[in-house]
Amino acid sequence: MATIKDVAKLAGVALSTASYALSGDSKVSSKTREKVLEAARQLNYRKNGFAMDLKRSRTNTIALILTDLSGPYYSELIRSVQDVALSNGYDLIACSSMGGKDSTAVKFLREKRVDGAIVLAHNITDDILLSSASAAFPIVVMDRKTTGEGLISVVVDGEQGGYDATRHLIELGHRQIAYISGPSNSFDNALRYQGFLRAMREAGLEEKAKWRLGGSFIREGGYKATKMMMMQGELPTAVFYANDEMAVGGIKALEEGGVSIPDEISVIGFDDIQLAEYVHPALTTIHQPMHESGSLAGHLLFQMLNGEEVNEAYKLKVELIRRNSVKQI
Amino acid sequence: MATIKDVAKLAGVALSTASYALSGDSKVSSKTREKVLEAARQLNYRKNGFAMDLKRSRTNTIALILTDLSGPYYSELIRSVQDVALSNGYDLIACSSMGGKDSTAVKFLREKRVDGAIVLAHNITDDILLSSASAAFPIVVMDRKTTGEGLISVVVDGEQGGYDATRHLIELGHRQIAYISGPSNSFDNALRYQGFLRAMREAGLEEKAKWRLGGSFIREGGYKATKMMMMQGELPTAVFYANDEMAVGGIKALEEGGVSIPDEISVIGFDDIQLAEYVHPALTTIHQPMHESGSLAGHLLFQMLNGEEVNEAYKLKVELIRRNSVKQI
DNA sequence: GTGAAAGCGCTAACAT
DNA sequence: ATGTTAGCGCTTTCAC
Repeated sequence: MATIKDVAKLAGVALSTASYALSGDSKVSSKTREKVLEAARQLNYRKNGFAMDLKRSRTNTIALILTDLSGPYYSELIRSVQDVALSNGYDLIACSSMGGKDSTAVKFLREKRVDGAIVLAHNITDDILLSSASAAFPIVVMDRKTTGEGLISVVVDGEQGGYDATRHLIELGHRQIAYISGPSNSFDNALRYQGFLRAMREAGLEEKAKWRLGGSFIREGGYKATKMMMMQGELPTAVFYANDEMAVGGIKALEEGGVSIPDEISVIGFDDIQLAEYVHPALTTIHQPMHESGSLAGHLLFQMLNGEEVNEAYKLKVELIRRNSVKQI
Repeated sequence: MATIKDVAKLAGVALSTASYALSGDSKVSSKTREKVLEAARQLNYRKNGFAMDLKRSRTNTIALILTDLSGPYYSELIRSVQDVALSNGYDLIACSSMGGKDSTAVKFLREKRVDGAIVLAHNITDDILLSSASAAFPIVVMDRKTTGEGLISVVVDGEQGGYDATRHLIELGHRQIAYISGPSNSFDNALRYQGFLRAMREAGLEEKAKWRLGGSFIREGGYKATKMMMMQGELPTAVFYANDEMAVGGIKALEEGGVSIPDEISVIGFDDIQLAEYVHPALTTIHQPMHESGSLAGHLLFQMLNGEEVNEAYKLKVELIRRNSVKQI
């Protein structure tokens, strides 16, 4: 691999001149520049990114950290983060936190391989976040409200969403409502569940233990939990899935069991993923403002990168989206 | 930010000793090691990743290059690449080729910020691929059959897929078949179209110009193309969407226009994305072996990274998936 | 077992 | 306008 040294030698100029020419500095004469560029071309010279980053001690890159690169993607969120990065002239890479402490994500965070990060990965501990973030290395976390030096949070009001979803069912006459839960260590799930409980309590309703089942936030989990619920004999009149992925799995289980939605049972989800609109029946759910939150997170990160002062926590509102999976009783 | 120098000083040892201790080299005495580790802890020392990469001149990271980080995701493919990377002890990052020559993807490729890459992005030119790849920097390209030094391809047999899809329609009695096309510069689209034409020709059928519309491989494009097709008055009995995303858009347009699928019109897609199973009616389509191709691409990349000899081009078979959007005429 | 020193490829301050 | 040079933070050879 040819280095800038080789280019300089071939062009017959000093190392620094070659560097200036290559980066388009105006103080180098156009004749010299041409010579250097030509030499670079001949040698198929490619600058070494690390050497530059090391010297500059910044990368011009931010990272988006996700639990799993293979989705389910909050594609709207990713898109808005991408747009913000692009418009700030920064590069964006995505990396996964699979593997926890040994994951790519943690490596990039700890070894400062980027200038800052947006984190949407519950398996990155607060500990790592707190010890990695600093004024010089800002982090925006989107799935919890942890804050600290260089660490701020942008979250969506999950408690209110859980409340709204449940309230919607109750207003339509439902009294027997199941809650299919996400992982017990999930902050998001906890909030949604709290909202669910608040609405239930307020309506003088009681949660039934047999109707609270775990689905781990994945489609297969929703499917299995629903199957299990159906095996128990008595069915609730409505079920609140703590996210849409599980609701999609649940719909499939219900369909297989010959339980018609929404005639025999109402189903509500949470997230408003793309698929929600396409399943049958179209899923009533709580919309998370993905675009807004991604965009906000991105902007905040750049403000921090620019040394501007920002608040330490932001909370965005959710919205009930009525489709066809919920019916008046 | 504390450097290894600071750690060494605080621990009262030489730079090199600190380095050895930190990387767990066995030749350093456990007493010294403890001293160094303790100093590192006190200073909240984090190694600088670039300095290490620069010195080592390898990153232990591979990149997956996608057109758009925000999907539509070939999530199965990503997952299998991720698995292979993980099992080889490598890190994986994803980056987007949006922005073409100025994209993050090109920067990572040219500046060798990773050890190798898997590319699934038609807007990365052959030129860039060829000039970036080398024995020391292997690339596997998955959306065309370009090959060269350090550059091999893993593709799916799109021509055969186009043929199979069309043949399926013809066998069920269809004679009037529309083709909703992807971007004209897409290699994938070209292959599928060739397969379509081969089946048509073989059956003595003629393609009608008015029934070949562009949809750019996106949902919205499929929707618009279908609307346009419907405005033309006469409808074909079947339509072949060059990918599932467009088919999903098309189904929506058809539904809105009150055209029933598959009774009045049959619809077939290509890709077998996750959504295909969930739209209504469930989409008959051509399955791409995402898992296999991702896994193969990953394994090949690591073989190249290990200096092993590999073939330069691999072609995988597709499979027709019959669901409910196609009907005998 | 530990330390001194070279150097990875680059940028930028400084000198000419 | 061009050249000289000092590092960026790390790994690793070589001497002790």
